[in-house]
Amino acid sequence: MKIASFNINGIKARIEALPAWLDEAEPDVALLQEIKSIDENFPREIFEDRGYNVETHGQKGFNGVAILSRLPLEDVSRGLPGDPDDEQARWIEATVMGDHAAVRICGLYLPNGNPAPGPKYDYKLAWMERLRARAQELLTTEEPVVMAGDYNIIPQNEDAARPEVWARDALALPESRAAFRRILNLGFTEAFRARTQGPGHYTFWDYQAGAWNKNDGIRIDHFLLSPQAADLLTDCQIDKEIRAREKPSDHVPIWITLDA
DNA sequence: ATGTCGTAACGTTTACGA
Repeated sequence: MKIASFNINGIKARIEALPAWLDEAEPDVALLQEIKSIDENFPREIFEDRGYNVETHGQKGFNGVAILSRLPLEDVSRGLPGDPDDEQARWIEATVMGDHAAVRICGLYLPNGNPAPGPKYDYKLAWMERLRARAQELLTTEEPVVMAGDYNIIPQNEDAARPEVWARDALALPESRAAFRRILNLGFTEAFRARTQGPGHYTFWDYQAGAWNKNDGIRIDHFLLSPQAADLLTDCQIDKEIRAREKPSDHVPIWITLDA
């Protein structure tokens, strides 16, 4: 089972690049972030015509997540539990039946949190505490769980080309990294680091200042796997070359394969 | 280089978020 995550930075703007990538990469499941669209305006037919089931959790203008899946989706749930007043569309989960395992798949768009300190940073840390609580709940099922998306977290200095630039940024502050580790320490495996070590691996390059041409990137899109999912992991790769295409997102896809 | 991009709206330009 191939599962991809891709922050597309606007479905309208990616109306050509996204289907083109999908046709080449052929993921069984694609988790999308920043669709920046209400559910009614999401162009689901483009994906349904390619054999994908489409589940969206959108809002006007900003944020928004979606799941595309060639396999049937069951028990779809929208919104991260823990704050009924939170109106930002950043979380969706569903169960996918593989050939020999059911996988609970969660797509997330974690708050950016800048400027820090401030109310946006407080919201980020509170959201991460809710994520930790949900992750702990999911572990009790003792079934394969995948939580993937744009975490807006640079886990370590080796995950940035210029870590000094990010030292006081919400993506890299010690409190942000500690909140991310707190989730990992529940027993989750970060799929990319389970298979590839060392610096120079990024999933985001800013549009500004020629960041892509200078390879001035950061690694902020992650797959976290429960122990039962980690047992099934067979590959994890970043589709870096996508960033060099016409009208790219500022993020590139990352994907895993599971023997599920 | 205050350097870019995407979205919304009292829209043809500005504000905001990233």
